[in-house]
Amino acid sequence: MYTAQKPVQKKSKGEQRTTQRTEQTRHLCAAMLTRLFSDPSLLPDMHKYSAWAEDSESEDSKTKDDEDHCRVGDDDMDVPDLRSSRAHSEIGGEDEDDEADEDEGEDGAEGDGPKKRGPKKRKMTPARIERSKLRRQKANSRERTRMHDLNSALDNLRKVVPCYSKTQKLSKIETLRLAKNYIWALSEILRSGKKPDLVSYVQTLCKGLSQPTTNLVAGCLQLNSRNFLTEQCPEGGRYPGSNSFSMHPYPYQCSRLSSPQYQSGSNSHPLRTQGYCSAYDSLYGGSGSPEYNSPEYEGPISPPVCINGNFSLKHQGTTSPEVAEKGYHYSMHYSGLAGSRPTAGHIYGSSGVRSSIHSENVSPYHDMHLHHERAPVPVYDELNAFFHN
DNA sequence: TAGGCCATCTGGTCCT
DNA sequence: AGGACCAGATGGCCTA
Repeated sequence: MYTAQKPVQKKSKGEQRTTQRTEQTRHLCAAMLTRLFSDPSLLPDMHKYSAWAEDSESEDSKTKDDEDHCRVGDDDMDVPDLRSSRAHSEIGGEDEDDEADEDEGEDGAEGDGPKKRGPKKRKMTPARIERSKLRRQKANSRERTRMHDLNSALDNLRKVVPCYSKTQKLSKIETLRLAKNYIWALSEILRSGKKPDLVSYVQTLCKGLSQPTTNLVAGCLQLNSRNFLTEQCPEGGRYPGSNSFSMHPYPYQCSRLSSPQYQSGSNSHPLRTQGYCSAYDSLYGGSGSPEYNSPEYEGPISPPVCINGNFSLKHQGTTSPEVAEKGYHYSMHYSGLAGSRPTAGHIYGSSGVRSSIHSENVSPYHDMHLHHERAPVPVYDELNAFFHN
C-alpha cells in the first residue's frame, strides 16, 4: 500500500525538476518554430514579436498551470506506471519477464472472464529475453547518440548567440531564449533597415532571460559599453573601415560604466590583446570592428548588446561588482558580418585611447575568449550585404 | 540542504 | 520490426 505511494512523493519532486525544464524547452521550441516558419511575415515585425513574446510567457505560465493542475489528477493514475517504471529501472532487463508474469497474472485473475483482446503475449524464452535486452541496449545507445547530437547542435547555437563562453555555458533553455531574441532582433534590423535603438534592442535581446543569464549578458554589455564610450581611433578619428553606423556619440551607457572604476583603467588589461570589441560596432560598422585576419580573432561577430532593463533596474550599483566578482566567464563572439568587410583589426590593439579605459576591475573577464568556429548562418551574409550597400 | 541543470534510462507513440 | 522522437523518472554534480 504505502510502498506504492512513496514513489509518488518522490515523483512529485522529480516532476518539479523535470517538467519545468522540459515544458519550458518544449514550448519555447514549439513557439519559435511555429512562429518563425509557419508565418514568415512575423519575422520582421517586432511589434508582433512583442505581443507574441508576452503571449509566449503567458502560454508558458498557462502551460505550467495546466501541468500543475494535471499533476494533481495524475498522481493517482501514475502510481501503477511509476511502480512498473521503478521496477524496470531497478531490475533492468527483466521487463519481458514482467510481461510474462503479467500475462500469467491476468490469466489467473480473469480466469473465465472475457479474454484480453489483441495479440497474446508470447511467453518469454531466454532467447527472447536476450533479444529484448539487446534491443533495449541498442535503443539506449541510439538515444544517447541522439541526445549528444542535440547537445552538439545546442553548442553550435551557443556559439552564435550574443553571449558565448566555453567555461560558463548558457543553459539549454537560456540558449534557446537568447537565440529566439537574437533572431527577432536581427529580423527587426532587416525589417527597419536602420540602426536600432540600442536600449530597445538590448531589451529585446534579454527579454525573458533569467536573472543569471541577464547578468551574464550584462557582463558582455559592459565590455561593449566600454567600447561604446571609447570608440575612437588613436588618431581621434575613425578606424579604417568604419562606416556611417559609427556609434559616436553614445547616448547609452551601462550604469556600471558611469562609475569611476571604469573610467580609469590599466593598459595591461589582457582583453586589449584579445581582440574584443563592441559587437554593436561590428554589426553596424562602427570603428574598431575586428577582422578575421586578426591574429586573435577568427570567430563570428556577436550582435549588439547593451544594458538590459531588468539588470539595470534590479542591480544598479550592486550587480556590476557582483558580476565582476563571480568570475563569470563569457565572451562576446562575432558573427560573420565583418567577415568580408575590411576593418581595422581588433580594437584592443596596441594603440592608446581604448587601452587606457580598461580597468583591472574587469579582471573576471580575463579568460574571455573568442571561439574560432564561424557558423555558416545565412543571415550574416544578408546583413553584411545590407549594411554595405 | 534545496534547487538548478544535466545525462541517462525507459516505455510509449508514430512512422517507414 | 525497428528506428526516431518524446517525455517521465532518477540520480549526480554544482552552487547559493
